[in-house]
Amino acid sequence: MSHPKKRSVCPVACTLDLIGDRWTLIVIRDLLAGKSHFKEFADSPEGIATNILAARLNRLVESNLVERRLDTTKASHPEYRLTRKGRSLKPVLSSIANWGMKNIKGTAMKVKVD
Amino acid sequence: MSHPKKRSVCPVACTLDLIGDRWTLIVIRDLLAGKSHFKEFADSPEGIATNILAARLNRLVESNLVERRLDTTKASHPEYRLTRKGRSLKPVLSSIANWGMKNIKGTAMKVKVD
DNA sequence: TCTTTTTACTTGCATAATACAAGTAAAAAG
DNA sequence: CTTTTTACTTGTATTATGCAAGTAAAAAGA
Repeated sequence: MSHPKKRSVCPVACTLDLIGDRWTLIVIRDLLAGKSHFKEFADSPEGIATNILAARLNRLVESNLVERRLDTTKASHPEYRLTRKGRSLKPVLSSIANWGMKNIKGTAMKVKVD
Repeated sequence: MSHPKKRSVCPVACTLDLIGDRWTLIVIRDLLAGKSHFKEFADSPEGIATNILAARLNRLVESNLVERRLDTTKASHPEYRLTRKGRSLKPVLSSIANWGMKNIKGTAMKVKVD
């Protein structure tokens, strides 16, 4: 089963059960920005711990928002890519980024997500 | 200081430092839906624990997304209301709700937020 | 070929966040 | 008065996160 614990039938609550934590949307932001390897995510300025990163990537793959590709020319360097479902989170990321830029001083976007 | 720990200057990360957890956006959803009292939030189907709810409301007031009104006719029954800044999170909630309705089966919206 | 570096993790442990149950104080209702 | 309701707080168990270190395999360099 993909989503074992559902707090309610509310779409907000259900979505937060998937992405409502401190790190998942940071990883998705990086994926939208074109990053695809473990180290790239780990090197982001927020400094996610590697055990947390591994756990988040596994969860994202399990929930079908991300696919892990092992069939690269370089073996053992899996590539992580957003699925179509994962890419459809772009409006969520955009609205969050826009809110942050307007409401939190000192914020700046380094990469254009769109 | 209102926001002590900032992981980076990224607007996504900074916004998640404020609202990126399991419960904050659920409370904001309820506020957008017109709820204003502690018990109303506690009675939502997700079943937030009362200590967590109290902590979230305090944080939201501290970060100026919500105001606590004690000057009601009924004393000791504070009313919680979104500030203008808090209401400006509506597009974030909408995009999350829309994503959930399209991508998670079994979800349903009970109240129209708009 | 052998050694070093890089990548992608895992493991162990301390700390922080959350969940659950219960209790409390003040106001309102009966 | 007594009971109920509301808005919390407190204590403790469980879970999540953070931090440092270690590991295995591949790639790069001497």
